Amino acid sequence: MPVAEIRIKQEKMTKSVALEGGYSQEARKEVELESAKAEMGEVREENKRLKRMLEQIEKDYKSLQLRFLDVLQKGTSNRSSTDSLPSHDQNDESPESELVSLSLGRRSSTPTEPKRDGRTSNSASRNTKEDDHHQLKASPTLGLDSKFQLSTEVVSNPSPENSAEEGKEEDAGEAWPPSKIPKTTKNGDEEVAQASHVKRARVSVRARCDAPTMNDGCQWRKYGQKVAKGNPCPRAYYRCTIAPGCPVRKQVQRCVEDMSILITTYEGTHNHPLPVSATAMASTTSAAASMLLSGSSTSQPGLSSAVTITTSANGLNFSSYDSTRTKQFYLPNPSSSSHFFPTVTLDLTSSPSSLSNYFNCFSSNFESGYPSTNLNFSSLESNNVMPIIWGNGYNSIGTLPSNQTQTGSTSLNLGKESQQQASASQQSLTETLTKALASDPSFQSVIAAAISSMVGSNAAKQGSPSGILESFGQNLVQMNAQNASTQNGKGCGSSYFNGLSSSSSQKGTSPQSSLPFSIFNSASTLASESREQKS
DNA sequence: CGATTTTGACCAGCGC
DNA sequence: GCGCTGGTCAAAATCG
Repeated sequence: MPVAEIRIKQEKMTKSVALEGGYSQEARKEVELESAKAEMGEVREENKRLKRMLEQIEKDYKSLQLRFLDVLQKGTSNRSSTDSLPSHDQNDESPESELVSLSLGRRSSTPTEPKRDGRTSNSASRNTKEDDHHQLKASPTLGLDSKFQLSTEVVSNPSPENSAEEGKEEDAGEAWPPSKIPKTTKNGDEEVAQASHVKRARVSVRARCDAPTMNDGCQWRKYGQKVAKGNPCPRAYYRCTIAPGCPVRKQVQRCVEDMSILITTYEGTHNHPLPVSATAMASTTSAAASMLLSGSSTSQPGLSSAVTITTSANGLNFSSYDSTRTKQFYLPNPSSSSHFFPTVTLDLTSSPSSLSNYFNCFSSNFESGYPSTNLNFSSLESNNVMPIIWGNGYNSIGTLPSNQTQTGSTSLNLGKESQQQASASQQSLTETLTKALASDPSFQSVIAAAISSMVGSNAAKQGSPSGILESFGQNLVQMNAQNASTQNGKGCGSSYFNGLSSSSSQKGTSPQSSLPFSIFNSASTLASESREQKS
């Protein structure tokens, strides 16, 4: 074969290869185009589905709201009968739950602290004096107190000791350790003793934090440290020093499974005005506790009713899940003495982007016989947008009828049928949201805005909150983490809450006023953002 | 010098 | 009754 022929053949071959390559590129583009069109179609369908879902949720919500109002009206007339319904919960707490579940950590009715009364040391005299002076005259005005006072006003309170002896309660609040509860019985007040065994909410906040403690705006003084069993990290004990007689205490401990996570457990009620920066945490914890307590009263033992609030870049997500999906986590108070205290966990640790960790960050203390409500404020750490914190949106929690058996979700305390519907729809919503979040984070803001605006608008229409979602909606606020500055240069997690202070200081005139945070602002913002994203 | 932290001792509850 | 554990006290040390 001549060389020229060979070269010609080679040129032809290269040309054909080039042509084939060109064809393949075009074909690839077409395929991509088609796939993109298909994806767009899917997305459109997804959007339609989401719209339909939102409409459905809205309808459900309205119907549930109506139903709740109906139940509420019935409940007010038949409160005694509804309270005595043995439909749920532990037997030993049903009568008193009304009393105690309305206060976060406040000693419901233990008038004194026998230990300190019994002690003749200077500490005893010091404490009693301080308590008498400060706590009797102090009128809880902020944070935890404000809300629970409202709650206690709403709910019938058969025990005069709880309502009338507020000062004593404050005094008793000094003695939050359960180990001292039985001492109360020595005083002969069995009712008090019973009430002291009733569930008393603790609010545990989990947050990634390198500093030794979270800065929540309050002033704390460390009064002890102990190495708890099961966790090599020592547990530190702090008490509030803003007011000398403030009974609020907190325990700080690192998570045994992740040392970067700081578990702060709050218990007690401030009996003094709080700094604005501290009202955020107080409101958050109280709201969480309210949700826990309201939810626990409608939960069956052994079933974890959990509400997850997840925030990320722009979004707020509600979801619920049952205990089968939760994973046991180390709790800061695993001792037997804490069996009487439901704990609500606010989880600020996990990232929604990593769903593998998503459900691992919840705790359940059902071994103690109490449900654990978990609030996930997880946010991407790189995000500047703050998690959402709600204020005192739980004023009406105590008014919720407690005669429902609820197994799946604490988010709506309504009738059985409605609950089932709500649970089903919410479960599907949860799954959809989860999928959407996992697949496309941009959905977060869209869904969150839609839900938030929906909840907020409904809450605006109705004067009275009718459920957790609405309660959330009333007081959710979005904050910017960058506005938050850590106080004292130490402590972390404060950014979560200090940011709120800026918001509150802008709007709030009085620290006592119910925190002026509203979802409406955030929701509208989110909605507008979502609209922009959609466009 | 006052406030705060550290740290060992103490107390009470619980289980065996 | 004893040991274990969680929670608190209070004197000493440290800090600002």
